Amino acid sequence: MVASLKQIARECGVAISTVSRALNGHPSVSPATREQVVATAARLGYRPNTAARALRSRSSSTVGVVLPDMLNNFYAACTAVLQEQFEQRGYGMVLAVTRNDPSREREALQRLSSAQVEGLVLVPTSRRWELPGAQVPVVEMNRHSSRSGVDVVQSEERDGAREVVEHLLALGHERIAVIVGEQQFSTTLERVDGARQALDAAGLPLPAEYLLYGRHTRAWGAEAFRAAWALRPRPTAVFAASSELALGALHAAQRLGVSIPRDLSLVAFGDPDWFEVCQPPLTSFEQPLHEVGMIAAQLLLSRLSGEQAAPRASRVRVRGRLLVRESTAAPA
Amino acid sequence: MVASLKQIARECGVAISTVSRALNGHPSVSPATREQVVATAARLGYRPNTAARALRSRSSSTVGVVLPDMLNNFYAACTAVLQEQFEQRGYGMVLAVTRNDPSREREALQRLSSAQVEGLVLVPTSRRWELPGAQVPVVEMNRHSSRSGVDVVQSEERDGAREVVEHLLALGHERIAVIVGEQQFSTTLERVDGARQALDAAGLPLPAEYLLYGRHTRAWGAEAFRAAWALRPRPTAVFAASSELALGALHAAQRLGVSIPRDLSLVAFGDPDWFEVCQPPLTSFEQPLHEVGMIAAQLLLSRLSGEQAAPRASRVRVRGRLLVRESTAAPA
DNA sequence: CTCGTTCGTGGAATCGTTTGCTCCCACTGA
DNA sequence: TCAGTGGGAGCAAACGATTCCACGAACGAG
Repeated sequence: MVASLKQIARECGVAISTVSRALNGHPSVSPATREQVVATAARLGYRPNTAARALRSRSSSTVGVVLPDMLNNFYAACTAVLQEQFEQRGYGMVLAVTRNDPSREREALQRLSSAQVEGLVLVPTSRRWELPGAQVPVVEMNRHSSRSGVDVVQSEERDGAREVVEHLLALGHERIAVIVGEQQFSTTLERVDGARQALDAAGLPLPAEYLLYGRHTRAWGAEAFRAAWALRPRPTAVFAASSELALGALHAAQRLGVSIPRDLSLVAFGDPDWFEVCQPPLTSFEQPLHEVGMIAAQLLLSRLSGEQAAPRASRVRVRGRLLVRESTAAPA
Repeated sequence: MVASLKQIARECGVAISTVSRALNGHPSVSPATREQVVATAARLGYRPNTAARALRSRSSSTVGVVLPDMLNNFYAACTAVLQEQFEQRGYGMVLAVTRNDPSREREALQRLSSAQVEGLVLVPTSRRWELPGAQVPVVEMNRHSSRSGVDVVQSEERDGAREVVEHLLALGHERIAVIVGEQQFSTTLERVDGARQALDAAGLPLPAEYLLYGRHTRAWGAEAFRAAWALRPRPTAVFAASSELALGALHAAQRLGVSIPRDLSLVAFGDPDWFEVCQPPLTSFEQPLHEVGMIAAQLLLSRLSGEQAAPRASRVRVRGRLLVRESTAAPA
């Protein structure tokens, strides 16, 4: 049995309301009473019942985080930052996983709405999601939907992709295959767009068969790499638009006996720890995941505390940086 | 404003209790009333208030998961499995991160107790943790404490480590350095113990200077590798007791220009995706993380549903397997 | 001495749901 | 016609915490 205010009150011979005030540091409680109450609470191992508190005060001190996948390095890292920030400010965090499935996303949003979350960090899967129930602040992270009135934080996808392709162009590559995930995600769109901008500026085309849409998985990375390798004329470089895709591509390359960067250059978007130690160390575009998580948390927290006078939704883009390692070189 | 039972009741001209019963599928509601109530609820976008429900029914439908670190591959993977299993059975999951810090662990357990979790999956950091408040079932995952009466699920640490070292012995290694994390964790103990068993059986010693205790981080992996490399006589093989440690070790090896496995063999405990594509592909002991997560979830769920007639705590150990790749070879 | 103020405290309503109990009414069988 | 039965619905009491209001005592000022 977990202790309640009532039991402390009985034990101390005071009213429940007095106990509540004593424990919450309300000023109008005599020092003697407060001390006694606090001591008794400690002795009984009192822990406030969050359900009751949430019900009465109409505030759950909880925020929701909705993302596609916990295993993905990018999301795991962001989530860790979010968790820490929210905890520090006294908010609990409840997690929901969508697996990029709109119906799962809908269910998740309903669950969170039931849980009375006071705010939400969302990596949207549908372009038009709906949060049933009360209006709470939402921050879209990494991807954005067509929803208006929500804050958006993401890395500079377009510029990043452009920078990656410019790097390849500077090395002398002219036939560059691009492996990307789901076509409908804003990140995919923007990365492809950035790549195209760079190619356009160099007067080069991006033929449809060099643009390999699929899913954001290791398996697709491998399959697409094999497809790219089979293309004629063969591309001299491959741009894998996420670390998952790069992992698959690298694996396929090793299986096929493709020597990187001699036979073909490979560059990735995203930069998990292990890129530095793989074979060969991968040139990649490091996304500012720590910053993205941090800013998402700060944005949501400032909306929650109501400080944010700004009624306008903000859209923050954070720059990443290109890390040139050994998987890119001039074409043979 | 989010709709409540009261509003639906008003709208339909029935009592709150009737609405509640209609929506919960209670039999004694006429089909006509039920239909009307359900329709109104849908129209108003009704979502039950979980706080109120938890308060009244004294059951939160929530379980807690306490782990050291979300970024660690092993825990992330287990958590993903847990999340899926719990969600499937209608339980919410609240996450707490301890960073292997006992005081953080204490706070986390208090938070979860406040949140009225009905059960707990815990990767213990202290040998004697305490869950304040009500008695709820707890499953210890991966590590175990000295707590009695809790279920424990873990991989066969000892046998795994023994198998790893036996592999090295079979290749002809006699001087094997072991890089491990925090000395007080049961996993560390058991892995070291397994390694020692294998060495004992071969009549070989494990000198103290070959046993490098530290922390479970990439940084320590690197530092310990450098220390191992500097030992005289030099070890011919290094066993890194986690993937984090292996990452650091590998990185240090590459920096030092140590060629693996020519100059030295490296083998790791744990098997993240990328071990297969790194330089060189790492021989490792694959922990059954999927099974561990699954069994932890099942164990807790069966305790929660009360089916488990067994009052005795169970202790499940799951075997992993050695994956021989290219980072181990006979000593020069 | 009395009136107004302040301080500490208790009482009670409230949040949204669930659930035991009661009540009404229609229907059945004698 | 009437007692018995049972389905359908309402009333009200919880759950634990917060908070507004009121009340009594103490006290200083006029």
